[in-house]
Amino acid sequence: MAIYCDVCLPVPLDQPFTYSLIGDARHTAQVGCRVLVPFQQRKLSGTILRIHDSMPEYKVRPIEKLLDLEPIFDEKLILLGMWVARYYLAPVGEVFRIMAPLGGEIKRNKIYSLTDAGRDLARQSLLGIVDATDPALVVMKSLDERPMSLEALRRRTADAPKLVAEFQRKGLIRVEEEAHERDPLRAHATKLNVEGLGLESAEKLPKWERELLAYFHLHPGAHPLDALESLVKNASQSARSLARRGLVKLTPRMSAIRMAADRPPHALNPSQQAAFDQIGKAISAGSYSAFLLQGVTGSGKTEVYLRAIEATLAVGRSALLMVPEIALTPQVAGQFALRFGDQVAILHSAFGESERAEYWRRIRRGEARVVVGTRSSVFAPMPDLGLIIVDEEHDGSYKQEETPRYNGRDVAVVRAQQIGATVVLGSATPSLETRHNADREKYQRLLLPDRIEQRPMPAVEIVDLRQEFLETKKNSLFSRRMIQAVREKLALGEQTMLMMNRRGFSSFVACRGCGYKVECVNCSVTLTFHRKDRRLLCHYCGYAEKVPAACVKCESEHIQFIGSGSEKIEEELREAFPEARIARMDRDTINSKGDYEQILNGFREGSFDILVGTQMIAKGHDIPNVTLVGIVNADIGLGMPDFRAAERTFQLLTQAAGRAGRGGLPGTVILQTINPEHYAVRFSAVQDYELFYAKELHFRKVMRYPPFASLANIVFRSERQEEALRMSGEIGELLKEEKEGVRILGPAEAPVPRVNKEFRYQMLVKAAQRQRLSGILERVRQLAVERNWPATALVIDVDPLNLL
DNA sequence: AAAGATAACCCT
DNA sequence: GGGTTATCTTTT
Repeated sequence: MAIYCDVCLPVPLDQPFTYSLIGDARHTAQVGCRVLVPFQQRKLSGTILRIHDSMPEYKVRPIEKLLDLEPIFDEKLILLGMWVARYYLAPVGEVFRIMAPLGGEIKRNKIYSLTDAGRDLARQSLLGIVDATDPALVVMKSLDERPMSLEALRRRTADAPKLVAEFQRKGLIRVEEEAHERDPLRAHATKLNVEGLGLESAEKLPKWERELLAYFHLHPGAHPLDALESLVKNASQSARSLARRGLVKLTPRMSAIRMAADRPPHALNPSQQAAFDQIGKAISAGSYSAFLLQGVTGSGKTEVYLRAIEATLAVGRSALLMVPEIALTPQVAGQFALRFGDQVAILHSAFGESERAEYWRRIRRGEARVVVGTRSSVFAPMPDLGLIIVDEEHDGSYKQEETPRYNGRDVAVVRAQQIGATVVLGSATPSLETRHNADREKYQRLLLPDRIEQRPMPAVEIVDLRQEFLETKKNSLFSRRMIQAVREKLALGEQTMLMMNRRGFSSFVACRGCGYKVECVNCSVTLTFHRKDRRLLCHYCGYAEKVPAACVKCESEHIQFIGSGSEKIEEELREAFPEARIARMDRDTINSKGDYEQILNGFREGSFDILVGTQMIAKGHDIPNVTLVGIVNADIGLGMPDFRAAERTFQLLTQAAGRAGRGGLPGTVILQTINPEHYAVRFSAVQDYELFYAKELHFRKVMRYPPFASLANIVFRSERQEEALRMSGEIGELLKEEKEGVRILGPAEAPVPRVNKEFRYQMLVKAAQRQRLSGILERVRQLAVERNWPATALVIDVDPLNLL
């Protein structure tokens, strides 16, 4: 008889917890179901990993509730979750929480009640009523009637929060968390659809309910509940009442996917066809196979994806398309909706929690056979997944920068292997790791060497800013060539994109007198001047302060603004071209998800002549009338103390350049730099990935960086510097004896030694073999647990992209 | 991670 | 002494 279940919980303790099963759950609980369990005074939802009857030697508490009648994860997904937990050293419970975005289905609140001592006191003070309006008395009296939430108490007396905290300290009041499943059908009218079921009722119904039924009789199908309110009185109430009787159906509403402008399926050109033939063959074979689809910008990778998805559906399996965070706009989703209709589900973090949960459930039921999503969609519970596509596989947004620090692209490959699916990694500028895997024949490489419809690659001109300075004696942001090119395009009515990969107006503020730079109070970085709100802003923690009138060190009034960012580019551009219509796109002009699309759409429709922005404008979109791309400063990023600096710069420049000339008109790219001889700049200018790859690969080999080593970054954080230093020293000592096949760099100060008041030291572990690395990291983590270091003090980042 | 228990510190 | 605050401990 199964009486116990081992549950993993979303806490930073990497161990299962055992609970006893009670009631029906004894018979119905299955591995992969979620349960609501008491955990100290909290209620948490966790996933059952094992059901057994061996009594543990510690006390067990019973589960509170079984949340799923059917497992939400099948065995394969559970194994995948365990793999992620092991590989990335993340607690299993945290992994499973990320895997199922169902948090929105549980609502929790705290309920306050009197302890025995509190009850005595309440009764006593009630006898000698002094002042019935005394807040303390109101609180005690209310809780004596029944336990309630803080919010309910606040409504009775405004002082409740303070008093409750005090009484809690004194042991008069206790808290307990109460959690219950949110009934999705009790959602707000704006989030529900109603549908008449065409049934008659034997009972007599209230007038409004009869009217509503009559309405459905005339207008069958699903209707938005809030819209009905204006047509039939009390529609919302009646609909809910009718739903209880089973006469109508309430369903959660999902945001309609806007259909994109129709994009007729192009006939494939020979290289597209050749690529598709290979992928199609693998799909029919129905076993694991992996491809790198390496196609230059504008080579029509999307069309190949669409065909591959169709082929997958044709053999009766489902398909997953992963795209970078920023690329998943309604427009992109619309393209797929148009092709595959309502078989498509979108998984996006920008959706509300309950909506995400609803999509997830639809996928689980097998109703969505095509899923488009970002990083976490790699865990989409599709019943018979046959194809996973990772578009722009080199994109950094596939790496999660919090625990579990997984890389969606790599998990995609593991998942495909596990379930016997085809995986396609697509990019114009593949990551070194992926490209190298193709060399090692782990992936089959498919090439799209030309743009579609024989459109030419953009012509790239390099402007050497040092030469420009010698000739003009002026240190201006735009070279003469850049100004001239923009002017030409304006005259022709064609569009320009200008990229400046740094936010703000000036990059820092310094004193001329003593050289002091204004730094953030929480972080060891200089503050950036933002003209719009005339403030100095920290790009790490968000701290802001006014521009000082005089230097805080030497009181000199000669304050200087040094360096420039996208905001300044915009301003100088407006001065140079007062007649031009200019839009700017960076983190400061984009507050919501919609802003991004709105600016882009405005630009696409021709409302602006020039779009200025940070790297955000370089990613993936297709705007046909853009014939000039200007890169104001190609060098930002090259100076970063990061072995991937060159790779990132090459990718960014190549992708940015690729925005030019995507319509019928040929494109031009002007690339301003002070490093014209740097290989990342040179090879992106000639748009030659393979040259760059060969050179960079050599560097990685010599330096023993990925893909020639497995890498992990260990960060030690603490508000006290000695503490962070001590921990890093201790681990450094522990790993000292490692030599053969392992290299340890550091411990040393992190590139930004202080962020958010925390000091950071880090250590880079390079191992020739993956297994060695895992072993080492396992020992590090064990030591941290033994020493009782706080959960946040140690960050282990496996396969890091950013060495923060 | 989060909350309770305990130790340390500070005031009139 | 009463109170706050930092630190340690526990979690099934």
